[in-house]
Amino acid sequence: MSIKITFPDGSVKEYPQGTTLANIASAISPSLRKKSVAGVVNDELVDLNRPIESDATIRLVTTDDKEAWEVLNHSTAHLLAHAVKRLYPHALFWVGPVVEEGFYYDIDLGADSLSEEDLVDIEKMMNQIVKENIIIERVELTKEEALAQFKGDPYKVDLIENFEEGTKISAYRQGDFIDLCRGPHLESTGQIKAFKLLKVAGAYFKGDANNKMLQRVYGISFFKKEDLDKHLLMLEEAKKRDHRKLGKELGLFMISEYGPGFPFWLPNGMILRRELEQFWYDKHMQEGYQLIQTPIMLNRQLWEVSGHWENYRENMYTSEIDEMEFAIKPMNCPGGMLVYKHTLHSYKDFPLRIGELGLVHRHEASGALTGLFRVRNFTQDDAHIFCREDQVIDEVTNLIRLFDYFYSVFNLSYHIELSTRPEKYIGTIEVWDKAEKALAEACKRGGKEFKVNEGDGAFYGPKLDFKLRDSLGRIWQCGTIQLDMKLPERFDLTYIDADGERKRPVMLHRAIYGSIERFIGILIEHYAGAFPLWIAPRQVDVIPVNPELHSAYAEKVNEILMSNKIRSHVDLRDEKVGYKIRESQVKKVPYSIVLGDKEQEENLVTFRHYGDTKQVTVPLDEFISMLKAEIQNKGK
RNA sequence: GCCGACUUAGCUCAAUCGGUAGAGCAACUGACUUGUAAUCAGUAGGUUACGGGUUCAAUUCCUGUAGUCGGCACCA
Repeated sequence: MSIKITFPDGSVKEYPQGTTLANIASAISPSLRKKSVAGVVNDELVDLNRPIESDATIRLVTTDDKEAWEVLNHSTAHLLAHAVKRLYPHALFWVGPVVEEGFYYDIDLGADSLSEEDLVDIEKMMNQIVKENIIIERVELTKEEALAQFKGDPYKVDLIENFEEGTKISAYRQGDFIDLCRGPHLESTGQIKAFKLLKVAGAYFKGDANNKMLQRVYGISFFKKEDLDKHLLMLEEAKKRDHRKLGKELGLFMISEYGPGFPFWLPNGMILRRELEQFWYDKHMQEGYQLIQTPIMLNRQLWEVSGHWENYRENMYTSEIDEMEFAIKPMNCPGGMLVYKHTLHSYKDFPLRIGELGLVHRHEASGALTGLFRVRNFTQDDAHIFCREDQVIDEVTNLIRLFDYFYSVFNLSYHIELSTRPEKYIGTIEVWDKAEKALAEACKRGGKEFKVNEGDGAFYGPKLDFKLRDSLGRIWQCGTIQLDMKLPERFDLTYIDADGERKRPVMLHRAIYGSIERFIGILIEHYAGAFPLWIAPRQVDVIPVNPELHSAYAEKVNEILMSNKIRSHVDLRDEKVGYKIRESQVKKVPYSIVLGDKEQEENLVTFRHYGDTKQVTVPLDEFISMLKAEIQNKGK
């Protein structure tokens, strides 16, 4: 019997029934066979040695493919488990999936725990198993057989019990180690060549904090040693961009032991902040926003009305004033509600856009705090928009354009997630569906792709989240657009419609930077501390060649620059030019200018741009207009 | 909050087996008078995160607390 195999290019060839991808690859060429790791048979990713019993469309997966990398990492996860089992015979294993950054395995070691040092021994054992070049074979079991095979292992039994009766359960065996797995896998442990265990951490069983904590070992694997080295080097490079490191080196911010999670802004960081705020104010004025500032602290009763006292209490700081309980605001909206209610509103004023750079405080878990990314007080670039229901799509479309504008100024790439109705929600399903559709429609109109994040909406409404990455690849939410179906009701907000009736407005919460702190953290890493001119804390370093001869001219140039609102500093210290240039470069100042006899005589400056060794001499006036233009167009 | 690691001068890091802390940079002083990534010399700088314990002796071992880092959970 022969079967017809269709290849990706559409060609069809006959092979004996029961052939394997390995055979097919060999028949084409030995080098293809060597590069092949797995294959896709009728859209299913399978092992190379899985027999093909009937006509099929196939594609070979080679080491160049993303899927092959995943297979490799999956097999490396098994290798890790195998090694751990040898070193810790009592170890029990939960799951070991492939993730973006490699793989991990969750392990129960009973009373034992792993430290980074232990990873070295585990790696050694893994290399030993690689050397033994053990064949990896697929085993198919019925549910009963699987239960018998893994009897005594509560974790595997837990997994097996979740399979439907009658399904084929696969496991993979390498020597004396066997693990449940969908596969596919490499053909033998010897094919794993370049891997590294990266970190060990605790992780709750099934991701639930009420459960036992397992030990999670992270690692990554590549087909080539050089790819692994490249990856490790990249991780090292990424650490140099870490905003916590750069924040210290560049004098941007600090966090004291006396206030964990409460950042202090240092003079240089303050300049970043003020530039971002000014930019934000200017743009929002243009966009027809009105600005307010609401109090940091308000009476408990307000938080009861808003529902925060009930739903957000454990994250709120409280205090007492004149025997009354007050809470420090964790969000700006309730204050905004009071402002709305302060006057009567007409549909003619809609959409009513009210913005606030509001400082909020939240009691975040101690273990969650991370530099500027996760803090206990931060400034949200908040705005609340009140409108009629029929204005929502237009307004959200408008917001998406505005968000895109802000991010594009910084060349930041982002992705959007639409978070939909969670299990705990208020309102009716119809209204939710309508609201979710409105947000999706606005994305479509704005020409933006989005990912649906099922069930992750706030209890009061669905939202669009704008997510950015830090230098280590971690994803942080910055911008957000949230439809609120609760607060207008709780605060009994109304407006007078065209028919003279009082009606309930729809409210949107939105923040573009999200938190100024987090956004600056992202910017520091994005630019690796070398900020574009318009936000650079110091824009120009003025360096006289000989302090005795050129100080007067240097000071004059510095003053002229400063009077042109350019952040300039003159370095009159008794040091060589090279020393001062180095320092200027280390501090990532955009322009270093050197002034000597020639410049002094003809009113010139010789500048070099950060990261560039080229020297350019121009008249002072020209230099100033060049800088002003660069500041004006924000480096675009 | 949970698991693990870490905390030494302003910064980056040393200190053998438990024997009482050292370097570079920065700072300060002086000399040098400088043309594009570190001039030379000197001075000062420490309750080794904080508390308790073991010991003749603790940066080192044990322990409690705080903070930081990596994850998890949380958050968004």
